[in-house]
Amino acid sequence: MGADSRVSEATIARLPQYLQSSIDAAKAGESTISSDRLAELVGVNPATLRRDLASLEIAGTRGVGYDTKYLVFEIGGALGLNQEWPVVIVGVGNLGRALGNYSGLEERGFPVRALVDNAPDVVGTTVSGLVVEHLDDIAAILQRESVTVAVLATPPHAAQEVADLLVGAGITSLLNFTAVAVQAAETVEVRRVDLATELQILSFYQQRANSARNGVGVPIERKNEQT
Amino acid sequence: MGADSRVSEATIARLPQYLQSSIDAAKAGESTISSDRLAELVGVNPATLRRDLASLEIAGTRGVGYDTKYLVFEIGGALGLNQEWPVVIVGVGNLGRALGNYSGLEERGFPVRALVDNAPDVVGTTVSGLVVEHLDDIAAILQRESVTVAVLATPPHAAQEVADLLVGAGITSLLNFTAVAVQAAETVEVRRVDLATELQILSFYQQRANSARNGVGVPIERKNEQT
DNA sequence: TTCTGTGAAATAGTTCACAGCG
DNA sequence: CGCTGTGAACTATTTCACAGAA
Repeated sequence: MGADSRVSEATIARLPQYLQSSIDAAKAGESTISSDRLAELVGVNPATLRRDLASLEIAGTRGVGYDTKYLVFEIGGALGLNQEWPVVIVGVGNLGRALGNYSGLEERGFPVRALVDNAPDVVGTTVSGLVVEHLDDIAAILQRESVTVAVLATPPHAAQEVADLLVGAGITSLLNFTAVAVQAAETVEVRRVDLATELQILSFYQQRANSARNGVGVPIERKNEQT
Repeated sequence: MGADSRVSEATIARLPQYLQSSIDAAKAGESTISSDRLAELVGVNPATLRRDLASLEIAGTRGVGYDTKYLVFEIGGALGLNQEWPVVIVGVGNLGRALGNYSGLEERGFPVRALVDNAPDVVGTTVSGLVVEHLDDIAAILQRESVTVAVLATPPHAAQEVADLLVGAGITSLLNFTAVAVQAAETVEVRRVDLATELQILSFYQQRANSARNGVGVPIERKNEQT
């Protein structure tokens, strides 16, 4: 019953997009959607989509497609979205503050229940309705708020140390917003998201496109204006 | 000369991390670093790292390792970081505001040169030192500020429409922070980053780990307390 | 007849293991 | 002697193409 652990990582990474597009389709009144259509919305190959859904044991109807509400229910369930996942934001600098003020988290099932820092001039201040607490109290805070998910937004040099602390205090999922990778025990799930990383990747591609346009390292393409 | 286009996508996605750890090592005074050490810092297999660098034609010294400064120079160059990439933030809601206030962008070579929205009550206000301009003027703004990179932070329902507008106005790289995928011409590089997506993936893994702990769908593990 | 579900082929990416350079 | 660079084996993922269900 339910998703078995043969769901590939690549598949998992696509599920949130399938979910979002299924929600959109359901809201738009489409009761059913074909793999071709949904794949187009998400930007993947239809065969990939069908295989992904099959790996979650989500079945469609031949000749018809997938039931949108069923998709929302099943994908949401696979992602664990039938429960809330309260989070703590650790590091209330520029970035932590921005994340604390971002209402999108709460709206999508990840309410921010506490803000934590260790700088005396920050602890005790109020940010988006929450009083910033001290990192030293983290274990009690996690207990009190039933939080197992942390968003790490410290300065990079403190990231590993704070991550160790969080794991010791009972965090089992860590979303790392710092510029550096952090290590943690196998039992802790860690993902890293970094704005600058994404932009750097974009600039790589942009630069490559520019070189290609100038013909650097690319076979010269002859204009073939006759037939 | 320089990076040829045989650099794989997986490699490209790792470059920013190699860069960051190389910078850290160089700052820490290490003039040279082995693939084993650097790979450990980043959390990849050493062979993967060596292959990645080789694909960029970045050479190490046998018996010694890689020169850290050379790494920083070459990886930075491959990523196009010898130039600044000014960006425009489109959509000054909760998220756009947060991004505008986040100083990490400027620090890492992506200065925010303009904020753009189309809501009358937002246009004309000042956010982190910039006056929010109207989306209708986007083409002129891009020209004026030499911007080719846009950060898309609109409400999801407007994302595709605004993306089309941006591309029409000359944007060639698009970092999509909305919950939905957007389509664009092949000449435009698009990446999507979504906080909730990342958290949903974490909750998938967390849920899977919880089921495993309860023995659902997993072979029962006997405690073997004798030797 | 349309659209799913999936073998089988193709492609991409990772890792081992070791020759050989400095 | 240590560490890079890389063939070769392996694993993961995508995509084609089509049988067959509704």
